[in-house]
Amino acid sequence: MSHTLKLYNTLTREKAVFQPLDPNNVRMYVCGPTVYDYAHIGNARPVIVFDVLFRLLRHVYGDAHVTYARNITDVDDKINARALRDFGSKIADGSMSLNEAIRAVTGKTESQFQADVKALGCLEPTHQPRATDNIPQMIEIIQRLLTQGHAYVASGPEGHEVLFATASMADYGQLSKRRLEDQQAGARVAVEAHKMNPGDFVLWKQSADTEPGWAASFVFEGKSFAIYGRPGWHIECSAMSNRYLWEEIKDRLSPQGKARPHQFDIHGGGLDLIFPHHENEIAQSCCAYDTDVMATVWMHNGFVQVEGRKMSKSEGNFVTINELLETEKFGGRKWPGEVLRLAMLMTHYREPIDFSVKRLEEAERLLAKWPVAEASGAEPDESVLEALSDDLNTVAAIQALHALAQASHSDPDAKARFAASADLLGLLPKPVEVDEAIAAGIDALVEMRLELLKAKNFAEADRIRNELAEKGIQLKDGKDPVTGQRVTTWELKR
RNA sequence: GGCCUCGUGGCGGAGUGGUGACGCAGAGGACUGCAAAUCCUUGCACCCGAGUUCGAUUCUCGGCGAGGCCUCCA
Repeated sequence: MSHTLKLYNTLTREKAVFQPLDPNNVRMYVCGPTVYDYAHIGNARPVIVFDVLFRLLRHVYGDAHVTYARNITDVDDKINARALRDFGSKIADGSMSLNEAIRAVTGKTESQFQADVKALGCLEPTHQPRATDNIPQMIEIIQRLLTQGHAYVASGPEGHEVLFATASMADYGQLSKRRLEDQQAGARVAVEAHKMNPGDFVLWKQSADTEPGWAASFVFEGKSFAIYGRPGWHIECSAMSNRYLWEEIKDRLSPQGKARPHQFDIHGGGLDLIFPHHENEIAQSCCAYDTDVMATVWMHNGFVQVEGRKMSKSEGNFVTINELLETEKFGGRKWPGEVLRLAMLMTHYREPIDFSVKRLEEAERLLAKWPVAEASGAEPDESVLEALSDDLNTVAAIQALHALAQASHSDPDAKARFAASADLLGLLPKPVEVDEAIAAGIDALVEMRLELLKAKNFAEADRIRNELAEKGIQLKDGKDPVTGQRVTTWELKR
């Protein structure tokens, strides 16, 4: 590989050279959506950012040597609430079971998510595991934690719970740099009597009849506990990252990779997940498997604001990906996926980003200046690779890309490198599909106009140009560099 | 209260201890019958104060401002 990839690591708060545990099996896990409602523009950021990283890793290490897992959280109390809200009457009259209602919510939301993300130009991760398909794996980790004295069974207000014992982990808080004592000083953690420590969190929780649940039995202090219940918020990521990035891949790993069991390279997500979500994942995984680290590098993207304010439902500025793509809610018009993607990458991933109409307009203007080209086997340009290799500096990469786009007006070689580079970023402008017959018709009109111009019949020539413009077809006159003849091309206005 | 970001020109936005990226928009020009596209040129900046330094936008401290986490949240 020609470039040294540097990544900022939240764990060390430093930028460092990325060294995969096994360069033939680079492994990345990113926290995906909870499928209870449309994904919003904030959800889109990590998806796009880590898609760029996925593409870069594939370029550097080879497509077959990168495994990317992004989970689908389909068990969550918000999902239950949504199922009851949308299908409560059907559940009440017996025409639908709770589980069916839940599946209706998660299935629909998940396919919407997949469609949205595809429109944003994101590749499919290698694995997109669902939490509900990994319940046995979660139960297994929880039992490990119980056996090793890192968890306990307690009786809470809603029945039995298995809780993680934060005090049992010497360096709990390493990612967020929080100390348990400080948390207690804040007194904002609800004191719950059944917890040994206020920071202890749920691994497994007993379910009522109106809640989804799975049969599980745990052994704690020599006694057996059968708890029909559901997993806590964090455990799925520990279970699924271990399954897809260690268990199912370990036989293929190099000796160096095998020497670091249960570990993987990169774990990503939004800034707000650092605490408690990622901190608790680390606690679960490291304690269950007796490792120092869960993932080598932890990466977190910054927040998205909308028109300068925090996005929230109460502010009324909550925008979903789908609304941007399909409705006129934001700025009075629809926005193509490429524009949203470029707008997102115009800011470095760790910086806060202010999503605004103005920003989208600028992204669209930029995109309109880029040539339509095929990625035809050329290598991405050094300037773009170099920028991305510096902690995913997409801003510099886009500017390098823009320079290539400008160079491509006169340099076919630059155009090929532009195409390969744009493809690497997932930003290759797609040729607009035009019906052949229509295209031939336009070509004929263009010819006719050129004849009229030769005859200096400008009024008639301009009439053709205006008519085409009204249909969204923009004519562009140029000069053949050799003959000096007028050459006219056309394109659909984007 | 604890922890953590950030503050650059009209806008977006990197970066750097020493004549001030870059893009968009603006202005001027070339080309054109006129436009568009393309090309060339160009103005405008580093929150405030103190300190370190020969020199700070860049380092340190303080202040002000914006935001995040600690509670479901990307």
